[in-house]
Amino acid sequence: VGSAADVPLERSRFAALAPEVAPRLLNLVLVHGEASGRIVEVEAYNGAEDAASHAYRGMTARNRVMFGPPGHLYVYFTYGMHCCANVVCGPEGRASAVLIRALEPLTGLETMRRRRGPRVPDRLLAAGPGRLCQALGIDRAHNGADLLGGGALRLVHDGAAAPVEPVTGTRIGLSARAGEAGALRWRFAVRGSPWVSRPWPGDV
DNA sequence: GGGGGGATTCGG
DNA sequence: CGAATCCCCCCG
Repeated sequence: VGSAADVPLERSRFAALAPEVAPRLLNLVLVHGEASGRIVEVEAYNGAEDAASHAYRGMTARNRVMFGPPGHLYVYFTYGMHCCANVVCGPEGRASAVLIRALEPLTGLETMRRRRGPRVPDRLLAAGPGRLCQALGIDRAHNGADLLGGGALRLVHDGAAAPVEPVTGTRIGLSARAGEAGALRWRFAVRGSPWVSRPWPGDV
């Protein structure tokens, strides 16, 4: 094993469903080439059980990666300009996934600044699901990539444990169509992290 | 083939 | 607060 932030992860770590896996992804490190960041905020999307999930109404051309084996990346394009990245989890066929919502930049900050723009403050380099994809250079070409295969795009462990008591909240950006799923507290973050996508309501 | 809507972001 | 700007997906 090389550098500290280069320890591979077991695929079984992602075998459970998203609401259980999501908080355990906090403090892991997402790497793409020279750029990397620590995961500080995530949301769980639970497939057929979850009206807010892209997979709620079954498999489509867009969401098929979510139905595949865990440990792969589901990338989707939205609002005509942004990509968002999810870690597929759960058993094959269950379409459970965890949206990565914010990273604390760790390495390759110059690269991130070049991609994000010269006037973007560091705090906003990767604070948001679209921003972090832009900062790390993740796009639709990475849909389906295996994060545990030792490639340039990978998820690794650097010794930092997941927080024992993450802060929780309701998921961001859901429309009224999500119904009661909007009340689920399936947003998780590292308590007190200044790198989250938006301030925490009440810091609960 | 048409149209409504989007797990967002930035600027005015 | 609204525009940007595609693409996806369901329906006819």
